[in-house]
Amino acid sequence: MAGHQLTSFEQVLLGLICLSPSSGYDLKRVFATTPMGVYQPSSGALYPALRRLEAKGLVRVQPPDQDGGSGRQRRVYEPTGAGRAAHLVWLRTPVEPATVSRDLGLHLMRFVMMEHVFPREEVLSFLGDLEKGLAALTADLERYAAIAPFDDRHPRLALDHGVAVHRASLQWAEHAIAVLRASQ
Amino acid sequence: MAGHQLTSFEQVLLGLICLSPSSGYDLKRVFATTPMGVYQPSSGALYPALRRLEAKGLVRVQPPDQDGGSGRQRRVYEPTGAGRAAHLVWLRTPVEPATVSRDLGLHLMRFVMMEHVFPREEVLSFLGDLEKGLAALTADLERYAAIAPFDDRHPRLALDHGVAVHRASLQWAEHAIAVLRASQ
DNA sequence: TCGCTCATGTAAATAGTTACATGATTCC
DNA sequence: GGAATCATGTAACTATTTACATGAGCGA
Repeated sequence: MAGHQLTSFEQVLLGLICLSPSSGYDLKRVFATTPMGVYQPSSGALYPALRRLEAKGLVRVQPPDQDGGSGRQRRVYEPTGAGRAAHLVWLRTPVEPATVSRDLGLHLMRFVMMEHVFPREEVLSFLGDLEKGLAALTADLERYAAIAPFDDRHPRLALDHGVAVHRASLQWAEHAIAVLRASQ
Repeated sequence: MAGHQLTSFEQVLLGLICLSPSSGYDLKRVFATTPMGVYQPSSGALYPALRRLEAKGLVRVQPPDQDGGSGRQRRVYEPTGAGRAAHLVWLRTPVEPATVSRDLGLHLMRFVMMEHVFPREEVLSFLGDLEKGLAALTADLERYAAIAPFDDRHPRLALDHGVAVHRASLQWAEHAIAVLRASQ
């Protein structure tokens, strides 16, 4: 019934629906209006993805509001039990050090969705893994910068960019850990 | 003959081939071994993409080394005139402020490939546009952070991450401009 | 000869973009 | 009544991932 595993996009949609029941249009607006909206899903990506989640039994359409409803055809999705379970499994997916750079945006989304779901302990453990991954990545880049020949200037500057950005992420992770630890 | 426009991946491959003639395997190793290798193209993506570039007349296979060659079947691609021209057009593509975050990696690659191709003036102009885009983006995020309600802590922290990372990129752009301006 | 790296490819399944289609509601 | 927004979708095309296939050269 669960079929194959979900794509990242499907996982994010499922997560947003777990945060609060939403229609396709609602989700579109989330991507359009929040700073998450680096990615702007097209209708042709969004609606079929919701149908796939529905076909897999992870979300269902809320019964239409027959109580004097205006009859507007909105399909508001809510998670099923299986959907919430799949979402929790996704939230608990270990942070892969090797792909921490590629998946950073996804990890940030998971972090947001963890609030009020996991105890502080577990969130701190997640952030700790993220921090370790970012520290390893930063160290790798710096090691590469030390040994690489670099006859030219632009490649060196591009590498500097990578180091600077990942160091900023790393410092953020340290900061976030400190903030959460200090919370009552 | 040029058909439709190239994908980013195709543009990057073309750019690497313009930097130095390469076989598919060479390009694979570039992605695998340099810190650019956040993205690891599969054979099923790489070889068809090279064939598409060839079919569009942008690259051609170097004549095999018949001079006592070991007969190893390597297809080493080099750019055609049309290929070099298309690459230059891509390098000169304006920086879109609206998508500067999404395309940052691509812009960095363009920056690397500009060396020894454009005069310093033009590179500085490119970096200036990039800096403007990053400054606008950072300002947008900070403005959003100021007005957003934020009942919860994780979304605020995630936004902090975005601000920190983009500010690091912005500072890098300023630094790169200073370095290039100071060069002989 | 066995296994590894080099080297290029194909086929099936999947999913995304672009562009178009459709119809209801709301505001003027 | 007409335009903009709300709201969902489809069809064609394109590209990617995954997994498999193939074969040459080389070192133990």
